[in-house]
Amino acid sequence: MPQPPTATPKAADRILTTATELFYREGSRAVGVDEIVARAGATKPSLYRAFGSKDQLIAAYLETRAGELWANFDHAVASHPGDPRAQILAWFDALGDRTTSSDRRGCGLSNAAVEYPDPKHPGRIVAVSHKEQMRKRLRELTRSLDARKPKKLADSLMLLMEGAFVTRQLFDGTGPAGAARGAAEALIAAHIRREIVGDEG
Amino acid sequence: MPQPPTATPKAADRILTTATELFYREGSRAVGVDEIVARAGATKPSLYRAFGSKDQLIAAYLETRAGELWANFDHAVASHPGDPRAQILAWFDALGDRTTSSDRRGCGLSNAAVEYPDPKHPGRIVAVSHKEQMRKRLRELTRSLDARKPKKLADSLMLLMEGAFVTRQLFDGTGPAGAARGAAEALIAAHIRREIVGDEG
DNA sequence: AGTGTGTAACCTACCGGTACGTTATAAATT
DNA sequence: AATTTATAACGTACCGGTAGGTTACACACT
Repeated sequence: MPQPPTATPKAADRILTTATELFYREGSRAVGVDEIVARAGATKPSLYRAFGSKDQLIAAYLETRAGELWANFDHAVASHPGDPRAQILAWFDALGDRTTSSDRRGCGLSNAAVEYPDPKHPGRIVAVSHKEQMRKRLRELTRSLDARKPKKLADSLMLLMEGAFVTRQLFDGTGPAGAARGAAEALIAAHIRREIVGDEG
Repeated sequence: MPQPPTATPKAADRILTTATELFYREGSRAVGVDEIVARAGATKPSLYRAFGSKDQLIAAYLETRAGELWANFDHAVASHPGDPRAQILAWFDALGDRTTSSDRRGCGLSNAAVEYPDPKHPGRIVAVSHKEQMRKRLRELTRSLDARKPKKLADSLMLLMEGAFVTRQLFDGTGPAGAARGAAEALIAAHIRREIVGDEG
């Protein structure tokens, strides 16, 4: 959306930026709206005029995080055109890079799904839809890899990915997340060698 | 269980039972102490006399869930003595069985770690310690498997496990969690074949 | 003029936590 | 045997604080 020329850092933007950081670091359930507006240098009416409710603010926060996620994903894919194996591994490398920075708390989308079991919660809806998208895109990659069982491989990769996200919050730095890339490589190799067990779903 | 003659289901027990169910289903942050005692047919003073604080009640809840977890794990191990590969796969089978029942919301311990980033939180401390234990026990299994890189394999299996836990909450039933067992099998095969890439940590 | 924003007060509901009184039981005392 | 006392378990009623959310109004800017 092209904005009209006058562009001051608006209150709504400041609120969303602040909320995005706080929600991610502490969990959206742990952060109150008062704290958000205080740190954003804004006020509650501004928050409710712009976002309607805390739940919708959470949804907006998750959309911005999803945007960053897809930016990284697309970058990994774009950096190895025509080479799906390298694309997948580049994606796992990108995930691994984040492991090092200790202030990371896994995936905001997954965390939100844990925090809000209710299927009707706006935040959960955003989180789930993007995770479904991720599953689809991984399948595209494994299909163009000519994997014998692309769906199964894609799902396996997704497990590694989500597992890395969670273990990053359980173990600090030297946790199992470091094994994700190597495991992805091994699974890809196994699926290309055509020696996999189990059914294709 | 032979109880001492006078055996009334005590308030503390009812509270813990109720809390365990509610905390798991809705997340411990979403459930208030009032709701717990109301559903348990008890009162708040009973809760605070027995557990001291809500946070400690959460810790107690997580201990009971950890107990169930280890019971399942030990059962999987005990059912295939001397066969670490079968033990691991039996464990993944046990995890898969839970996938079917739709009221499951992954691992209560992992969920708690997501809900409480603060390292000092009693619940988080319980969760993290049991996850470290799990990592150790998986390493024992992969070592007795004679895997070339037992630590890396154990970590990879842990990623699959945690990934299955999380995706179970994101996708209903037909999600990626179903791929966990097959992926574990493939990774084990790869690590026994001695063709793995990457360093041993 | 009109849009966006801040001020300041307010609301209801619920949060975790507690002071205090009650009941039941059984040992101790008379 | 009757009464007292100690103790454990429990409930009633309430605390201060804060949660998300709302209102009415004043001040800016273009």
